[in-house]
Amino acid sequence: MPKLGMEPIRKDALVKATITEIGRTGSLDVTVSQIAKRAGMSSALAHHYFGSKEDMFLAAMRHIMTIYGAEVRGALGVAQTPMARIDAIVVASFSAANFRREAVGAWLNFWVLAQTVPQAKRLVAVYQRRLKSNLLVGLRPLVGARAEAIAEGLGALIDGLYLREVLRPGAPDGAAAAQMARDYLSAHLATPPQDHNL
Amino acid sequence: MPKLGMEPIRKDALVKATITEIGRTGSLDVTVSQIAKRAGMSSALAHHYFGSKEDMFLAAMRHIMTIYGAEVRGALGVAQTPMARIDAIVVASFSAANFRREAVGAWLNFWVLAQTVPQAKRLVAVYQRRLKSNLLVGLRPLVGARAEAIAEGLGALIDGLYLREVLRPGAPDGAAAAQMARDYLSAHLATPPQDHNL
DNA sequence: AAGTTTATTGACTCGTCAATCAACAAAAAA
DNA sequence: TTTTTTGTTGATTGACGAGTCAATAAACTT
Repeated sequence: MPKLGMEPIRKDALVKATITEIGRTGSLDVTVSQIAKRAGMSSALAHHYFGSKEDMFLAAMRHIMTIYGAEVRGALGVAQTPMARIDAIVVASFSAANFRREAVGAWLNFWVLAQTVPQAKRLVAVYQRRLKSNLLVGLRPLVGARAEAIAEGLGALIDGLYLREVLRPGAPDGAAAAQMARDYLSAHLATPPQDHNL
Repeated sequence: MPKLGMEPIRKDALVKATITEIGRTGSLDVTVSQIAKRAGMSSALAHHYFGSKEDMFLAAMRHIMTIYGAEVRGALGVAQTPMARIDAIVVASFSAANFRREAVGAWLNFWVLAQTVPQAKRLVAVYQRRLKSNLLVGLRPLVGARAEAIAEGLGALIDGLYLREVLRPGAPDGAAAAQMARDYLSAHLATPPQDHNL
């Protein structure tokens, strides 16, 4: 039965199965056997292709971020104006895909993982930098030097809104979250630079 | 040795030990034995006072939120103006206490727990409602009807900023986060109500 | 004093799980 | 065709862990 060139196929299946299982259980408390079974192979084979469970988690994390990155890139591709670019990122961040059980489980659990696994923390940092950099491209033509601070804030707001929607009882409302992010932006666009006073 | 009236003392010790251990490991992957040992008793006694590990987690969650609530209440107590009230909440949210390993571990992991344990989700909802309601008291005198939306946004921003600081490589900067939240507010205060357009 | 409630633990049950290994099969290289 | 590389799994190891239970002891009740 051994067809050659199985490695990428098996790894891919394992990554997807890992994400599915994390979404199913809502935690990192998934066994290699569960993952392997869902991916249609023995747990021994999973260990053969990935050295350890942690490696599987990291690969899954990379995969989730790749998906998200692709979604953003796709949306940016059709955006013509700076404003449209920003909106594209916002909309992509609150797409239905990101509210699927698996995606939610992945993000929340990867944040937890980042606390203790340096590699995971680095991946989170990559995501944050990329988000900020994407926002900056759209913001700089609009607000110049203030872009830096606004990108930082908007990035945080996007994460915060995502978290709220995810934890809110009932179904998440991506559109409402997106609108909230837009409001943040318009408020900052309408405001001239000012001193910080209470 | 059995002195009576041990229950509250033991429970308290267990709750604190639970939080400590979650902070230490950065995950909910802590054993009852670890917790019990840190609290200075046998694991059997821990099971005696709390029915299960999940009960310990929920009690720990309540405790964390109680602490945070007290901190906010304390800060609100000395605030005289609406603006000061909002600022008090912001400052309290980014206090050094909230960036301690244990607090960070607690919050992140409780978000994960909320995905699967309804009781945990309810506790998170309580926190979100209370934060919003506290913000509303300060916001209404300032912006009237717009208070609702701004409170929602500011609440999300606070969570998002917290998350960013926590996941950022290097030490978190609570002051910077607080300033970012203030900027959000001043932008909204300076902006008149407007239509939603891109 | 006898009985009850509260405190406490060591030992145990029953289960799980990550990781390893020996062994087998098929394709490719020599 | 022998050898090596790649794919694959069942069985096993070695360890750990949640929750139960019986037993012991001090305090409080009647």
